[in-house]
Amino acid sequence: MGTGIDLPLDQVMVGDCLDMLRQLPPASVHAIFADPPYNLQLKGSLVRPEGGRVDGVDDAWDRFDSFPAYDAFTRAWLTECRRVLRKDGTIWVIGAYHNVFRLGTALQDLGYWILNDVVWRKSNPMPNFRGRRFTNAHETMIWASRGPESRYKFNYAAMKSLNDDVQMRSDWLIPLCTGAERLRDEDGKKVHPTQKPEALLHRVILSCTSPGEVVLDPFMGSGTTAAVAKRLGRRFIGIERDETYAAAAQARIDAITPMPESAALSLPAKREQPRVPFGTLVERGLVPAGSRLVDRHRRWKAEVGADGTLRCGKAVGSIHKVGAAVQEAPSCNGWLFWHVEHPNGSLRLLDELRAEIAGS
Amino acid sequence: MGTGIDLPLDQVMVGDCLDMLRQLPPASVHAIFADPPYNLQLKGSLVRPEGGRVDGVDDAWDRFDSFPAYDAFTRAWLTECRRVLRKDGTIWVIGAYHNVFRLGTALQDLGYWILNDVVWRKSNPMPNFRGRRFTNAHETMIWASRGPESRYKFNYAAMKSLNDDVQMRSDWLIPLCTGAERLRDEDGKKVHPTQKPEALLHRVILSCTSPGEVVLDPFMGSGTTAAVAKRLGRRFIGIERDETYAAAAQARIDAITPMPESAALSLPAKREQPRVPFGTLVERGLVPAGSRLVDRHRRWKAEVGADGTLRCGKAVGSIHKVGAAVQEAPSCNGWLFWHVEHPNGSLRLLDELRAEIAGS
DNA sequence: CGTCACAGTGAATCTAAAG
DNA sequence: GCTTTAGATTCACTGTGAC
Repeated sequence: MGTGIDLPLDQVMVGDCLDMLRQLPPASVHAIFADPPYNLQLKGSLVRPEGGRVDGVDDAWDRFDSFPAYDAFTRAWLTECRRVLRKDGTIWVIGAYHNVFRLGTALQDLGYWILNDVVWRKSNPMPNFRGRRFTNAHETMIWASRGPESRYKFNYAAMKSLNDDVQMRSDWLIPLCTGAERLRDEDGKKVHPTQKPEALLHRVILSCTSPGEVVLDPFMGSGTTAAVAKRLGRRFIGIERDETYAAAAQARIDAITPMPESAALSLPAKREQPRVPFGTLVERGLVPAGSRLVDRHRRWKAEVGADGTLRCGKAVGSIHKVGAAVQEAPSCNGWLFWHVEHPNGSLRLLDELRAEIAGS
Repeated sequence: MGTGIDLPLDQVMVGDCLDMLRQLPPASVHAIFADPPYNLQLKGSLVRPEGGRVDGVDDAWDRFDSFPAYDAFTRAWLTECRRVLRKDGTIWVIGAYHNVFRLGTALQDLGYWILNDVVWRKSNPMPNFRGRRFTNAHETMIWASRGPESRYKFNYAAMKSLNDDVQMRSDWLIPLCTGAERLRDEDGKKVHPTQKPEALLHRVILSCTSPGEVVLDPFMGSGTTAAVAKRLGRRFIGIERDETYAAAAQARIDAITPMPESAALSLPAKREQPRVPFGTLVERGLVPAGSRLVDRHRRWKAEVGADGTLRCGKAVGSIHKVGAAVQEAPSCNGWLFWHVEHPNGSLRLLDELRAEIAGS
């Protein structure tokens, strides 16, 4: 990694988010997950139909006097995060309708480039007791790169695998953090009011980091980000102001055993696999020089040159160039266009032949 | 109603949104649905894997010079809308991640009170062709009252009955506007690039208005809001700058017959089939990454990857692919082949685990 | 008339490595 | 930095035409 010299890796920094962020070197973390205070502005307490009181979020850290005050706070920590984020890093920010629009606006104004907004659909949300609104059944995460030209990382194949081999969508159905996963104190009271489910962080961290990379959480709370990062073989930096939360998180993290690296590595995408030039197939006699390639419908035939070029009428060049030329298309992936014709008449795609010799 | 004296009811006002809004009397409409330009900021063109080109939104009306320019425009029309909205009225605003955070921030800054953000989940979105992001499968609507103390209308019972007698949630699954509903010209070209589905407006209008009340759409486009309002026995006011759009909308509206009020409450609720990808079991810790699966006879063991892939010797891939590979069979249903082994030695079929979490 | 194969399409901020 | 080239990449649904 090369930049990790001064990084307090795999630690919880106890202190103010801004103070701690300022101690980190620039361009040093691969990903950030931030679950900032929600600015909920609840008035009075909410009472359930049967009389019980709803244990809502009314902690002091969650109250701001005004939108400008909240915006100033938001811009301050997002500015520091952008400094700390590597050029190719990405940030995730989660919020609900009370604050997420301020977060998104601030991200854009500070130069971040939004890649997706991702909806966490809660399978078991709290109902709306008064029947005055729709059940508030989701929260929104914003995924952004450092800027519009960033070459950010996205583990497309891993996300596709997670979703039964179809593209992962921007709406994720995941249950709330309940049961054994929810941290509770001796009295059975929940340690943190907004503990996020590990399944959510599993998908987030898997989507945009590789094993060994560094994930920063500037509002660590109960430590879900750090716990999942450790389990997935990533490094983490957690920042938490509240000492009770920090201690609970530390104990939780200590109990985690990382999974074997073979499990943490996701299936490499095709574009990350070693390349086999077409000329190699010619050299090895799989596609002999002088033989002919055809497209799927046998509309075009092309002759293979000893140097790995194709010829089809006037078109001469790589399998891609000639494929594009005969179709009069702007571009073409020759591997998926040209076929070898067997004497028995069956066709084999070049891409299949390539797969056979990859790794040999 | 009492305020309708000067209202141009059930008409399309052709002209600039701000000019037309200023002609309307204050506190005169019960609900507003606004689908403003998204400021998509598309650069070059996008080519599909098979070679086709995406017909993107490149209309002049969607181009703004900067975020401040877009914000100024947004604040101007939202200010006029607030003046025109009755005290007990509500507004819906729809957008995507490009603009919706600006919209929400402006709403809050102008004194509106957000009641819900509602996610329109598209059942058939366009995929992400380059595999560089999550499929952009939703848009966001913000529902807000005129201010924090508003006595707004919410037809809770109607929403509940629309949803099989459980509270309507904040995430709605509705298909894109395609097929016969999509307005097309003589050449078969779509009349408007972003026509909204009637099912979406059906739910919106039904949720917050009564028959006879007035719905305003300041960016009417192809007229979906007006068409649904008329069908549901509501009055409408449409504003549209583009004469072609306005004419198409007028023709569409003229062809509508209002439905009897009793019928307004029946909407085929699309049941969701609970499809659970194997990766979900991994994320949720039911089948931990790094653990092993075995077949019924314990002849093969496979390691579970964090991305939901299996590894068994050289075979890597989905539970189905690896199941087929080890058996040297053409195909295999991994759900019925692989088992989790308990510490006590008993086996549980994956399909049983899946059944447990289906729908949660 | 049914079935199947194939083409078309939808608010899209859509590449990465080598030279 | 730049330009050039290789080559990776799609889901759900609708409509049409062949058989």
